[in-house]
Amino acid sequence: MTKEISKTYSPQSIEDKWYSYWLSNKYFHATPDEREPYSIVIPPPNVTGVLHMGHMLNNTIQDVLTRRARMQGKNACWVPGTDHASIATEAKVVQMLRERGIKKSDLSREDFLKYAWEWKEKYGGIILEQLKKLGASCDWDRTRFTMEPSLSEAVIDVFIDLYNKGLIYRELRMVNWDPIGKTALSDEEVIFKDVNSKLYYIKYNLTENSKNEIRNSKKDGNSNLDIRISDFVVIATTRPETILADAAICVNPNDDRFKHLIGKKALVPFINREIEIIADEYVAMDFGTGCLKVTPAHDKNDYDLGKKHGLEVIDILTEEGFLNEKAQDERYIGKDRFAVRKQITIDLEEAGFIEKIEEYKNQVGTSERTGAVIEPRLTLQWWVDMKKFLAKNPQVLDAVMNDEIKFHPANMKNTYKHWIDNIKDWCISRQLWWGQQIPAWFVPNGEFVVAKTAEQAMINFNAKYSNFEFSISDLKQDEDVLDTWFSSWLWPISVFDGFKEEGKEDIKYFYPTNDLVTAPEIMFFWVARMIMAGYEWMGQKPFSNVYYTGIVRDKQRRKMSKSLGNSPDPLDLIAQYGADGVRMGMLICSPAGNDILFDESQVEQGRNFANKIWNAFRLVKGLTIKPDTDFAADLLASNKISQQWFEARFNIALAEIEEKCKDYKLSEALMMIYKLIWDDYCAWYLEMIKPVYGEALNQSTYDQTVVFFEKLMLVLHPFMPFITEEIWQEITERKEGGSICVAAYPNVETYNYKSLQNTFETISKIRELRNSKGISPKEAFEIVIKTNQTELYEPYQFLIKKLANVSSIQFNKDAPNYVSLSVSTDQVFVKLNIEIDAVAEAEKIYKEIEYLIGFMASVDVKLSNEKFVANAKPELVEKERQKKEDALAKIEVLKQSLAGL
RNA sequence: GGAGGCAUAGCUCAGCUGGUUCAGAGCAUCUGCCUUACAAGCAGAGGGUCACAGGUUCGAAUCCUGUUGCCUCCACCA
Repeated sequence: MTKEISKTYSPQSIEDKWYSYWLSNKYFHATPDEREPYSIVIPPPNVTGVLHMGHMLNNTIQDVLTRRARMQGKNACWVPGTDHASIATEAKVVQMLRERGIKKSDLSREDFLKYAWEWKEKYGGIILEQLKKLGASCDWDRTRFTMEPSLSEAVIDVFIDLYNKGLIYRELRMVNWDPIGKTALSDEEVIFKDVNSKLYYIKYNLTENSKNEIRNSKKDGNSNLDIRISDFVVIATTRPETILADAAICVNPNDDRFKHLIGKKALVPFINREIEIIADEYVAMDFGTGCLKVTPAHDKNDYDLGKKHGLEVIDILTEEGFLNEKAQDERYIGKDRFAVRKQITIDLEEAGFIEKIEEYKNQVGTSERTGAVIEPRLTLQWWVDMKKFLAKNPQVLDAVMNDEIKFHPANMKNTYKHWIDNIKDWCISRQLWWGQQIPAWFVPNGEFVVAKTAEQAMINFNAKYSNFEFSISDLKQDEDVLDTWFSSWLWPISVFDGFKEEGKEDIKYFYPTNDLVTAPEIMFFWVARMIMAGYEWMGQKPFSNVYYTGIVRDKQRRKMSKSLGNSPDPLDLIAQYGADGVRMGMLICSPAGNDILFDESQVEQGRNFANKIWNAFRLVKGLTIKPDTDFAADLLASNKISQQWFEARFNIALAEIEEKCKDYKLSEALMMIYKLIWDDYCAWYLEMIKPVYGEALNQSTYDQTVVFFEKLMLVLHPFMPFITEEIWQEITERKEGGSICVAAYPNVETYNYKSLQNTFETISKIRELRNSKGISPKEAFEIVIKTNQTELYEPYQFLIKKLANVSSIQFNKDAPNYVSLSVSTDQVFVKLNIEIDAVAEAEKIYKEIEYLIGFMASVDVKLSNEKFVANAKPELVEKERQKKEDALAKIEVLKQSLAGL
């Protein structure tokens, strides 16, 4: 009867088999029906991306949630897909072309896009294929792509809609410019990094006129302070190359040191442009020299200052961050800004313009995607008016604050609120080609309309201008594309075709989705904006729960990244430990919102767990079964007791597991399942019912054991889908097909719990004794139990005998020369065949009595404290009294055994 | 500069509205075992002034205040 089953679990052979089985049976495919819907939309990974550990964590969590919902009878739908990731993908395509010797600038838009699509077709599916390896139960028939025609159409429609509602405008403003990507970025796409830089103190000579004026006023006694007359002013800057774009110098009007300079003129070094010294309270008197150089073209604050004071904007940089001819100085024109910074420093120093250079720590904005240092740049861009948008949709904030949309962990609400309260307009245009082209149409005189097609644009133009003179061939569509997030924010709607006129069944049924699992760093990019889009176009929230995962870090708390080389390849891990092992390794220590410190030993633990389950399966499968009628009544009764115990344990644990899952505490739930299977089922239950070697097990116990096993597999399945499917199929001997992934999840049932606490403790204590005395497990003991609660032991004697190798148990008898063990409030005496040291035994008992006396004293302190008795809950006081009684009883038993020695 | 969070065993974390399921779990460590399911295992053991200092209370890991250290987000004075 014993089947040949491999001694260790080998996931490799099993995982592919079951995954294709699931797919071919369409278990993950969902269409609307009468069941309660459950839906998740995947945070679409970049189309050219490769699976990393962050994805693993994220998608494992989504899969657990989805599989649980599916088993709980809901119509579960997890929609997968990818994001066109305009800047990231375009950068990769440009890079690929460069390697092939092709420059983007040599290509037409059409040709470039052809290459980009080719690239997408080639690499676009990789990450989704990798997710399958992980076991992700996505509805692959619903796979979407943010740039597929229908989703792009939705994006364009939404743009037009917003424009018509007056929520989108076009304006010349200072934006974050990425000189590598050669595009504008939104504020969210800029990452500030600490850098060690330098603060350069540069002298600007005053003009001769100004010098004279100052001298004269000094002579006339008009100067109100005794200041040294200098022929120059000193400014402090971290960017000396931008002096060539200076439009003014600014001081604080309250700064007595510089009052005499206001209105005077200084000369920009080298190019000798005359700039005025102006006054504004914006300037901090205690920073640098108190004199600020104003460069409106290359600094946001300077731009605002320049606007206020009517200063000229002198843009000396190209879109790639090179100096242009406006820089005037031949030495620097055509060179990179950083190269110029170095060179001009040397030149200034040589020419005597540098007063000093200090080490300085500051933060520099970089592009999230290309890593380029951001350049503030004045350009014409498209914007979404966020203040107006939010005024129209107050639920965007309210729904989160009143938990209609629940954040896990909840403290993320604060961050969300702060961002919403301080929201700035969203720059949505990008100077890229890969993406949805902005549906604005221009005519040669610069006028434009927003329209879906050129034909529609003509109609709009004619409506707008009575004497519109251009023809359709004169129209030129805006060159720019939209920010990727301008399509992602529609994701929960667009994947269900919510913007289409036809086919509303899906969106009606699956929207709003239930859970969103994502990283906290894209709360603003994505989560917040999806909420906005949800209310604007669906009039409803997009999801009910947002689970923020942590960042996956290594043991040294460093973020896992390719560049650091500290991130294992997820697929290698899966190949080595199995997908189930990796999933467990990821989840076992990843509380919501906290970073997870990933270590391969956790994956090893996962693999070991799978192996443990596998071997429990081998045991159960290998049992010889005989009908109940072949067994003695007392053995059947004993097995019944074991079953009852486990049944109770299972239901208690299941209730707790469900509690944890409800709170999204998945790692805690998994830990409970782990202990339930390993400790309760394997270490205790299976040992309890396991027949002695060579004997058979009775049928009814076997059946129940299989039922338990099946239930355990059901509960574990969302976490470890592959091994549970394999075992479920085998153990339940399913011949007709079916799958655990659509099997019904167990409910908590009523149970009859009888505590085996004392029995288990007795067993452990005897084992410990054996261990400490170095006695073989094969040597059986005779024991005597002294207790006034024999009912706690008597029915379970068979367990003590079996699991602690005890040959006989007697109650409340004299036990001379036995070793005494303390079990709860009772004493267990064990007869050893070796000489026992009576003195040492007595000492042990003395110590125990001593401890109990001390313990009682502490209880007495409480009980004699009037305030305690008066204020504490009555049951608590009762508990304390009970403690005292127990201790007293125990002391009595100990005294007796002392006398017996 | 603003906001939030964290500090409990060697490591990672549980400990809800203050009171024996209050000092816990898993891993790691140590000891003894290849005991016919499993050495990817079995049976045990050790290990913590609950960051520090005050306060509230009959009673504090838990509540309050302060200190120190760390993390995250936001803002960005050149």
